[in-house]
Amino acid sequence: MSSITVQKVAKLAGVSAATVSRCLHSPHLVREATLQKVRQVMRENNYIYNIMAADFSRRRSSAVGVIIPTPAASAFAQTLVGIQEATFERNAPLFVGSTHYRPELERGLLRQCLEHRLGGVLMAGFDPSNADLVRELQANGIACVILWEKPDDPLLHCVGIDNYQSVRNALDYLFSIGHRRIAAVLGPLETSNRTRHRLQAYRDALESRGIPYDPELVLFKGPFLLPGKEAVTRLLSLREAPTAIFAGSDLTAVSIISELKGRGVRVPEDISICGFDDNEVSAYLTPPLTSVRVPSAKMGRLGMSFLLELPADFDRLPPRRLLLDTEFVIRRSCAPPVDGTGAPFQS
Amino acid sequence: MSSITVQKVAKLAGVSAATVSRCLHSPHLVREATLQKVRQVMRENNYIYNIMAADFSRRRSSAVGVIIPTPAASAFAQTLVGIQEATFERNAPLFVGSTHYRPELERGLLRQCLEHRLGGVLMAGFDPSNADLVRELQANGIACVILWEKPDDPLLHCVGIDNYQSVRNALDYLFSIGHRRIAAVLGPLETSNRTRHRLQAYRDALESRGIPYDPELVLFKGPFLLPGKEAVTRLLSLREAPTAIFAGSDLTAVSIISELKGRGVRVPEDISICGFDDNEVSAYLTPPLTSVRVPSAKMGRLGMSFLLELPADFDRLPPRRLLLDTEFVIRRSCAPPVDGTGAPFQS
DNA sequence: TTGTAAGCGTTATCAA
DNA sequence: TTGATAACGCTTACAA
Repeated sequence: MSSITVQKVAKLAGVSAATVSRCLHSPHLVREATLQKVRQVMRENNYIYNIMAADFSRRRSSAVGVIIPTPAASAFAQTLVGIQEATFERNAPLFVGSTHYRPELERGLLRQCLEHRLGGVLMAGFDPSNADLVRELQANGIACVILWEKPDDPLLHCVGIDNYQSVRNALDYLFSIGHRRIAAVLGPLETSNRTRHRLQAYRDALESRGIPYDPELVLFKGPFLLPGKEAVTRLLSLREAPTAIFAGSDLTAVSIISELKGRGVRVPEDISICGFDDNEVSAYLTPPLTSVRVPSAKMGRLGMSFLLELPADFDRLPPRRLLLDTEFVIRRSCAPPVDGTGAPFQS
Repeated sequence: MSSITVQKVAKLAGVSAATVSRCLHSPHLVREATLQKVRQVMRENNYIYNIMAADFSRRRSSAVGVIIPTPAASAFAQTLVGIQEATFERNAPLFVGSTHYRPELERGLLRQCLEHRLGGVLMAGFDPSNADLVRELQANGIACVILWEKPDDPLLHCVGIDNYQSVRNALDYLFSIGHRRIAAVLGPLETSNRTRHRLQAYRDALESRGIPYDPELVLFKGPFLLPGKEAVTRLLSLREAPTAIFAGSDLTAVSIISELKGRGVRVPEDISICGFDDNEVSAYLTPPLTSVRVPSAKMGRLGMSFLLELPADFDRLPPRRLLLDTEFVIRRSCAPPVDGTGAPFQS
């Protein structure tokens, strides 16, 4: 299978390897006749460019890495779509890895990016315990752009959303229509800055209204299960059930609503639900879901643009840090509580 | 930034480069003391393995490629999850590209896989016009496994589903509860074998019942829009509206239902809807959606296993071709038509 | 506009 | 159990 190489093409075309390389990358530097000749030889011999060799020679991969929690969450899938859009013209190959919210997997992925000498890495969040590796990537000339949040480290590039403010907005709304006892079903706490910021927003929102924080009202789910059943069971068995539930994702909200309905609890008449992400089907649910719309694709698109525009000495420039707006979308899954005092019913 | 190489580690540890390489890949061939020494030097100097160089030297990339229409479709996202599961232990880096149902993009992606000398490629379907390139990949030692369908070419490996039979099942069900005038809203026809097979199933199902094929009842959508509005407009303006609609995906079904509801048409009382894919939220919709459950993740998992197990001379072996079962899931979006004769109402 | 030649950092073969 | 050495196929100064 000994494939045809630049050397062989050169020989067959009666030119040097350098010229063949130029035909590939800077054809304008080559005399037209030479160009034609070389291209013809390539065609006739079915020459296949060897990216591995080229990348190796340049000491830097032409590929870019993307690290997301999981493609199964449609919000991250959208980010992936945005990334692909940005990468479209100069179609850089894309390495995609998923952490499944496990810091050690994320670490392995980062390590791979390093060993591959990738052109850059996009991360939809990252575990603080891996900050050292991220720094090492940057130190080795591999730029990282953090998506979906604004990392504490001010030296990191990012295109994020304000998770804190987004949740404050949602809670302000729930407060404004009369709720006082609000539960939250959030993502994994330990491995996600996003969840930490969201939790803080929840606590501050309560505090700003003089409502004491009740840990029984806050549930953290693992990454993969639709936790409706368990969440609802726990929340309804409380001495005083919540009148509203803030869910960390629309999928979570859906499973909570389903479980609630199964128990004869009406949404939003008995309990209000608010989601997060604004999944594409959320407007079509019954009731249509009130949610926080996140510019998932846009984050990906902009993050990749950042990466592609970054100069070689990006390390010496101030990092680009962008925070995109979210939009609170009011639909019909939230309503005032039956009375101002608490649970509409006893379970 | 001149990084530390195997050569330098060798020098520092007082051994040869070959020995250092052995420490990396076959430590059992190295004397314990040597091993320790080398590892220590690596640690102390923060050695970073250079995958590019290694792959280049081996003349084959350690990475694997995945080509899907789009990660935005949750069914393909699930396939991606399955692939990552299979790839977990030997965590081969994953190149992910999306065709967005455009043959020329698919072609570009395939070309990239070739130029990268990837270890193998998984494709969630492929456009027949690119069959030549797929063959060229195989000829160059890059195995391809087709997912989501059984390609006509009997030499291609695959882990698919029987799109034809799946649709026959769905239509048989609709017939069995009394429908005779059934519309179909399918994916892009030209670029997808899947859609072709599904259309054939639709036509054969009608024919087997002696029902003439009415092209007005069959709509093909572009890849990206939720086509509910247009589809419903066209179907309801027919002289005789359908009593049931088969949708090529649950997302399509959702948008059709939404549009129908907006016009005061009840589902399933006035019109029945059947989806395809069994999206994770479909059971939670109102009404819960009857759909064809597809083993999306399993296809990915098995396909990747195939790829990883394939011997170097896979070309000389008979291809592995597997067809996975789909499951018809009956929920509540389909009901008998109001009468046996046709439209329940005039629009 | 073209050619020469020196890398790039690993792996693999063969011999010791 | 280890070492020498020759690839691997491209890019890139630099020179012509």
